[in-house]
Amino acid sequence: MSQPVRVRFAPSPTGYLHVGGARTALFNWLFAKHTGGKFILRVEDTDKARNTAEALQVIYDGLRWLGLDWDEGPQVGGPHGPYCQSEREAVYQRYFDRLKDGNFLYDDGGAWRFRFAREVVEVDDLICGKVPFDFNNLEITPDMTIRRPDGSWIFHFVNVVDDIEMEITHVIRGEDHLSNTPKHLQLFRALGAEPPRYGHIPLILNKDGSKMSKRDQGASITSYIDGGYVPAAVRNYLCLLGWSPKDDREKLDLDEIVRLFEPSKINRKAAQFDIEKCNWLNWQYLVAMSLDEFTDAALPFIEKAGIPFGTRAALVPVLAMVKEKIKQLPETPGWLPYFFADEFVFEKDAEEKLRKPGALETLASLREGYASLAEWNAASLEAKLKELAKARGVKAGELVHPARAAVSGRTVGPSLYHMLEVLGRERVLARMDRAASMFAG
RNA sequence: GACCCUAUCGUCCAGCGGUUAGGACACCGCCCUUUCACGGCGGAUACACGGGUUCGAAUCCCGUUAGGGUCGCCA
Repeated sequence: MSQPVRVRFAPSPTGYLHVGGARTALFNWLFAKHTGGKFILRVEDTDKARNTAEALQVIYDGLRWLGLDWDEGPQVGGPHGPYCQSEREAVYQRYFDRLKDGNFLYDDGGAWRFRFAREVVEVDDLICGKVPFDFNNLEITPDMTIRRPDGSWIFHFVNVVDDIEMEITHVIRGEDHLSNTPKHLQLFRALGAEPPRYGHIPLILNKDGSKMSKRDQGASITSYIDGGYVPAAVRNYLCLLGWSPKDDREKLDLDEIVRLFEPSKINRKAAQFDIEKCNWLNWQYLVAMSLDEFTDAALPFIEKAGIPFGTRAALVPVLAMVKEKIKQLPETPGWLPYFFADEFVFEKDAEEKLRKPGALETLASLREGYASLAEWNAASLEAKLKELAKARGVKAGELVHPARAAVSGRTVGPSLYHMLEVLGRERVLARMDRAASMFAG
């Protein structure tokens, strides 16, 4: 194993990138980075009917979003191209002829089948260990078709040929391929090629243990992109599904993961996918962002919601207040409307706060106190409110609640004093006046 | 059905012959607090079952059960 590591991710363009596939790609990528090897992307698009350019784009977008750049493959080229199987007809024909000349193939109604050696083949797996497969029973393991009557190629054959041609040294793939591996080993031997080392990683299941399919929550990488997840967070979460640094750390820098990653340390049991924990990690990344980074990340959602924030300079101070409340980026615009529009609907709970006996009276006294405040900032606003509360012999909350309701139409929000500071005296007093007349009588 | 993989809190991850079985998410209390969050403190919950091996098993072996995978002219 002195030769440089060459690993590959070989997806079929089906129109979406499954988290399981993404994790497979990630583990391959990590292994390449860890060993200083190469990560190759190969598109297995032999099924012409199903493959479209859009479906392929989803894979490229998903991998790039996760930061999994490929050293060789479509769009970047490389010495072993082309990297789409649909363009490698001549290569397959050459290998096919070799098998045919070696008497490994026979015609079965127009399809070509590969004749298995009838013996025990042992897979020596990086993750699962040595696993023997018995080919002696023809019923259980019938010979394998490698070419259809229409001349198109079957997965097993092109997969092996390309692994040979692309000089792949390690194949890290889903456990669903474990049973295919002895068949592939037979093909390697028939072609006189040294097989790569294999490592089969367990599948990802739903939280309840059922098989994860296309429509299940969190199954598609596109859903994370659209949902405003932090790519590094999703990547981090995926790393933790079946692998760990063997201590209790969970939020890990990519460099650290690259340094520690070992395929042999991957768990052998299937992991169940927990979107809640993924969300928590994502939030950890959100918390760690600078205000500027957070603004960049949240902006698309704010714009999409049509919040008339004006300039970035006006937006940033508001986000500074609200950032700590936000667990998911798409929630962001929900915290903003009343900062940028005087017209807003009062929530039912907020109305109740203002209808409470004495609420308008305390609000009026606060309004008066604020109207004459020398300096308009969070500290002075707080001091004034507390002074008035004390004078009236009530808890601060008695003033805070109606004030918040009057100014924002809500019962929850960021720190009241900071909110009032950002809103400015003029708007605050006007909104208090408006609430006073709205809820009078 | 046959073959293969797997089995620690609800979930993820530690543990690799001797631990009060640890951490995280979620959950439940309490505290903090102007709301909601955050934070702090505390709690409940796990070695699937049955046999071995051993002075001693979550850890090793064998069964059973359960889950998953594969048995295509899909990939």
